Amino acid sequence: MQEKLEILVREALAVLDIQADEVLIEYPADATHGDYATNVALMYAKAAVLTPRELAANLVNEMMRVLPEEIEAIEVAGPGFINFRLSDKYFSQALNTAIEKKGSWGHNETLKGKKVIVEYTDPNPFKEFHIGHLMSNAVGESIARIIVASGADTKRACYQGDVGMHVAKSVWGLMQVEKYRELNNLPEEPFDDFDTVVLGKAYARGAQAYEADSAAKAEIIEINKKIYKQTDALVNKLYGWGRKISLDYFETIYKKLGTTFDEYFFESETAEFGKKIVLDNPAIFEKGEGGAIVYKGDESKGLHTRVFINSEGLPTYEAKELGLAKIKYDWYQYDTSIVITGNEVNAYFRVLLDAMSKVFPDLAKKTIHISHGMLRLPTGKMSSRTGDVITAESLIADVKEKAFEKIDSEALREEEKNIVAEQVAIGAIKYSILRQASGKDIIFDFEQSLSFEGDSGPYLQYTHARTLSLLAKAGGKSIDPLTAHEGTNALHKKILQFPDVVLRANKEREPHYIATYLIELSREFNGYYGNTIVLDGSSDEPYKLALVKATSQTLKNGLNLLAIPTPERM
RNA sequence: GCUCCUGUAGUUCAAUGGAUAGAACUGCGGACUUCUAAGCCGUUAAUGUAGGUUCGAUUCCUACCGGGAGCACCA
Repeated sequence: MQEKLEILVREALAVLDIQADEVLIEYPADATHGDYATNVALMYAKAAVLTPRELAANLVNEMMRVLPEEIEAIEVAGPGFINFRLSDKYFSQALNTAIEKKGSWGHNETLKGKKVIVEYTDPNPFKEFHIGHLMSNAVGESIARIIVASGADTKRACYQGDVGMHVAKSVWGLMQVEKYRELNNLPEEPFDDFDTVVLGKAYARGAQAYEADSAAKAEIIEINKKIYKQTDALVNKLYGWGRKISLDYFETIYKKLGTTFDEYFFESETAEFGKKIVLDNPAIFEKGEGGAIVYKGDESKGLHTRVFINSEGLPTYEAKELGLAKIKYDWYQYDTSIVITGNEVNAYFRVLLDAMSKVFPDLAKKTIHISHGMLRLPTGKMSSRTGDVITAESLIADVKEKAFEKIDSEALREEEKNIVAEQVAIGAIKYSILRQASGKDIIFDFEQSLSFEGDSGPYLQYTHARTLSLLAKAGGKSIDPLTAHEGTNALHKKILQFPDVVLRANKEREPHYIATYLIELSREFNGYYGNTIVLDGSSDEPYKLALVKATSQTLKNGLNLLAIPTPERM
């Protein structure tokens, strides 16, 4: 509807011979100001040499000539806003459409025919999957789903650092662990909990030794080279074991989070290739101190100099990332490549994109970097089995336990409870991440951020479950938005805003618009629910059920876009 | 020191340059013994400071103050 109104307004402006680049159609904050409003008369009054109200009146006159039947009234208000009021008939039919579209309600085709690759999560094998990765995953998965809902062919990618100093530290650590002997006779089993703990400890041990013990440091540097060259049998064996344990473990987390990657990229593949790209472009990359090869960023543009190949001759993350861009493109000829990372890497990514614009100008243009904020912990007492890092797994487990206690023991069977508790936990965690604009840090307070009430994921899940319960109770009763009813209420109108919200979330690549909208919708629904008896056998019962049905579908589709599970009962 | 991000109720977050800055948590006060109380209704409370641009600024610009991140071989 927004688009249709925009066209109408643009045509009226054109008739009056007014140049207008931007035409904004918005929802007025106040319902008495109509269903849609535009401020064009205020924006272009000066150009038209009229007062805003005069211009608005002229525009209204123009639009009245060609008024679509959905629009019931147009009026000039306040300083010169033009308010549109839509007919009840339009609202009824739109609600009907919403229900008919089912799972595709709210989707659009703005990216139809486009190929988009989204890279996110990016945990490092041999290290913890911590809450930072959880954040990247939540944001990335939601953005990917919004892009899919906008019609693009989408690939999900995960890029993992399976080589580098952190890996060398882990391998060194493994050599010290008692497990070492058994590793000469490695089991075929993928992994068990014990193995992941061993791996976590190995890294911590290696990292500490690297700082404190110069002999160990030298050994670790040697191991790092051996990992790249794959020349040492023991290193290869420990490396292979640890890598597999990690990757299998990550899969169990992706499953909980609702992510299925289409492809995995590894630093072990991008390293040599990236290095070659740098060496092949001596005009772009120059020699720096100590034999390193660097890219000199233009400081007047706020860019700094970064090392691409270090003095040991090994490629750094920057060079690898350059290789990755090309490898990704060879795998999937994308129109857009989105990379999601934490915001601490923003400055470096700007330099990287600048370098890429010289090496692969076409790829650089297609690459978009989106950063999310950091998850900050209050000096809290969250349980973590592994030390000061909070793992995703332990956080989910803690929240799940809390959710478990809230479940009504009689409503669900035992095995169902376990599933629902986990869904609620995932919902609470994801919502706390997606409710705010990405890029900003989140103060992660276990008690407050992970509330199950009010502005929370479980509130949305609860409302959805409630609609299903009501619909189940209605049995086979008629559901019909076109049944005669009194006016068009706020809930009805709120439901119909959903497609516009998805459009905006896609345009700005901001899932939080959807989160905010779903809360508004739920509040509207729960308010309605509190004041209305739906199943009263009255003549407008089919209409009321249609409102419930449409709310239910909108919540489900919206939660899907956030990758938050929708339990049927809770 | 330089660069970037950021500052909104007591707290955690919203708000496309627009009309009366919106929620939630907390506090206080209610309703309901009919569809899920993780719910509903009411109530107190906010744009860091000083300028500027604009018909109009939480939003854009400048300065200052506070918070965070980054600044050569980690990612």
